[in-house]
Amino acid sequence: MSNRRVTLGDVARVAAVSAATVSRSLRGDPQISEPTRLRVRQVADELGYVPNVAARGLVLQQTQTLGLMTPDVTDPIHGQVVAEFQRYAMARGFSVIFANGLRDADNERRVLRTFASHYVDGVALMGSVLRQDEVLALLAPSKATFMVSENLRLTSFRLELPRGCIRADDAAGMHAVAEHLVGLGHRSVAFVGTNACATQVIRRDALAAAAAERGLGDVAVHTVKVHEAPDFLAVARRLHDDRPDAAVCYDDKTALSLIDALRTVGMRVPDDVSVAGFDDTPMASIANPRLTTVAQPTAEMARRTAEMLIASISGQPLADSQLLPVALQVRESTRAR
Amino acid sequence: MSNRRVTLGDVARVAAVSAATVSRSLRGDPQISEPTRLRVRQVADELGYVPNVAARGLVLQQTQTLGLMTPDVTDPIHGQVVAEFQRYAMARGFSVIFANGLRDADNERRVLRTFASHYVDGVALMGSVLRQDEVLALLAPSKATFMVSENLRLTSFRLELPRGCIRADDAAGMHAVAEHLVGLGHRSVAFVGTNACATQVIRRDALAAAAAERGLGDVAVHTVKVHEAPDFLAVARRLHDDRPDAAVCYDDKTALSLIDALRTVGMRVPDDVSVAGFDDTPMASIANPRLTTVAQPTAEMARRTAEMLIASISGQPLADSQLLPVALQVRESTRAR
DNA sequence: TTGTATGCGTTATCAC
DNA sequence: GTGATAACGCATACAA
Repeated sequence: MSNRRVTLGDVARVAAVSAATVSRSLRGDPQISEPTRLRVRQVADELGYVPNVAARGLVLQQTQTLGLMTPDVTDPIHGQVVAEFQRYAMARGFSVIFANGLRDADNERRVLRTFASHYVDGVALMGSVLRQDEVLALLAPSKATFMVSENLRLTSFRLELPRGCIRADDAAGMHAVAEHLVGLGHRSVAFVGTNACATQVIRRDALAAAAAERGLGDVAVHTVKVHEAPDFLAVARRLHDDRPDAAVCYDDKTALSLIDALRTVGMRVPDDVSVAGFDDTPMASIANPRLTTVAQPTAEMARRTAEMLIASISGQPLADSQLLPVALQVRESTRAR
Repeated sequence: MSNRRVTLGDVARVAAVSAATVSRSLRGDPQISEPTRLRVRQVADELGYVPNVAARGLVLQQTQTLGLMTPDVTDPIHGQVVAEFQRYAMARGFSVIFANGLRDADNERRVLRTFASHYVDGVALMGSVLRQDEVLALLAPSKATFMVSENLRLTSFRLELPRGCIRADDAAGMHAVAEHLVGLGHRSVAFVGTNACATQVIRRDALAAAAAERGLGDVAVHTVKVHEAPDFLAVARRLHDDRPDAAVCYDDKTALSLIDALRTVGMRVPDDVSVAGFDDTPMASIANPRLTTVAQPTAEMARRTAEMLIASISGQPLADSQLLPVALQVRESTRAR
């Protein structure tokens, strides 16, 4: 067994044709006669020839590779994003270089620099703590199309041109939650969030607005610095004192953690307090109590992001920004007062 | 703003030196005089030069890129693997091309072919449904080192040489569970699993062996085909009839789903039946009831995998296979009979 | 200390 | 139909 890579040239030599012919044959160029095409394919298979996409990318000036940065794949919601994005990309012939952003500016910069140095055709940022112009500067050299989700300034760029963007209708979701709670006879509501990402702010403000609109009064905001037990216990204790009718959480993970903390503090959900989440993670429907939450079309968003990104790379005009619909899932964690 | 990529040559022209000098300056070659080095760096920065790793890989014959395939990132346990693997890889200067295997042979083949065509320096397979020799054949052309986790034949290869491998001590975990249940006075135990992956088989058999050893009698095996509610309800009903003292599940996800199904069937955990999981997912400790499970050093495994892979790529001798210790976490879902 | 020439694996242009 | 040949962007052996 040879210890060197088998290249186009090797196939050419064995098949007794030129490298150009091999290249054409393998890519199904119609100008190649059937016999040679067959023979070349045969030889290529026998030799175990695998085209080197890097070399190809070099001449074609496109890598058929996408960069994907997510805050943290550990989170199921981001896992779904990565899964669907990758699936769609692969179906379209694109590989994806993945990296966690970790909501750390320096780390995110490193990631973007990596994407740039790979000269990926496009990059999708599902959340970033970087300022838009910095992202732009970091990615500009690679001429990559890119899309941003979650950021406050929701835009997509290609060679510095603003474009469309995909987002879930967080505001509508929070309004639905508020309406649901009012229908349940709730009078006071608290918001519990974790980190201070853009989505966090959007949801919190949307809830506050919706609450005000429906006469729920001010929304007490409780923040847990890191997603850890002690923090949630502290919040649970405060809720124990404040006794709001409901605690609306930034996401399901937060809600589930809070419910656990409430349990150790002796508050029962939904008996003593209603709790609502956001995202409709798989866990939401099998938690105890099953969680009332807002279903987000996560996979759909990831798919559309990849779709728009690839379309844009192909030079097609980018569709307008899209605000995908969400749906309130009423389950056991909220109950009438 | 120019519309072309800025290359080594561009920097060279502007800095009035040769491309070779630029190359050397940027990589800190000691043979370059300080003045030129500085000037070159300066120009490179001004021009926004970003080295093209693909081109570099072409000449260096190594891409500084790793391929990572996981069954499904959507699963938190795999999400942790991806996160830690990527983190470690990036810290070592490696990019990672990620793809889901989805436990689908055709899909996994496509993934491996993709890795091969990128001529990644190494690939890590955290679970695969492919036969070892097929993986080998698919990857051979790229000469990539690779490691497999989870498979029954647990080995790592480089140019067809068997090497070390990282795994958690699943058997020890199941033995600990069995012992715990016996200590609780349990007499009968069932196993609930989902798909038929290798780990599944390992854990099931280990439980059966441990049970036999400790006089727990035969282990009834219940299988849910897909991870969906109806399947779990069916299993829950059977458990309702069989009334085993405990149901030991393949993993936490399965355990949590089962507990939910048991609840709708009217069986209480741990009052009517004990339930144990495996993995110690974040959800395990905040579920209601909190789940007794086996903690696996997931991140540690991912890190070591990346570590060994990279070491092996660097030509270093590979460490022996490692069986990482697990730890039983006793919580609320198991109770004495 | 720096420049020149060559090659990495592939595709595209232009001959034949 | 097929074959040379010149890029693509970079790094190194060898000169200077």
